[in-house]
Amino acid sequence: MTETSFFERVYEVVKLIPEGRVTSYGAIAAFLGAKGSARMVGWAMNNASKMEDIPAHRVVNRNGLLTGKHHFPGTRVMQQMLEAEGVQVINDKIVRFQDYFWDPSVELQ
DNA sequence: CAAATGACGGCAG
DNA sequence: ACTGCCGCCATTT
Repeated sequence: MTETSFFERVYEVVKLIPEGRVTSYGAIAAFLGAKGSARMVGWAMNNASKMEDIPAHRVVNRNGLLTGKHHFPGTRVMQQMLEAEGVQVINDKIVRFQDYFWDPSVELQ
């Protein structure tokens, strides 16, 4: 299993997401250089789902919607985790998403 | 090599 | 504002 690829790169970025912050698949993809491969980021997260060190709950789509919550053990786990970090979530959507948005290409530079 | 999949993104209606 | 379709890139079958 040579998963040593783009996924590993995604893990690094996701693990660097500060607590109480969120980012989008496209932002991560763009930071990795694969701008447009947002789907790949999601795929990476699918693999990362079995990783404990990957706060996938901090990664949402560009709408700030918890699209990936369906992949969690419980559909409410993701929301509870975010709320526990100070991110308010209503109707599976992050409140003030853009305010919590953490852009790796900007924060990490 | 070709087709299908995927936790997306952008644009058109 | 909401819904639907196409496009992108990488991985899998």
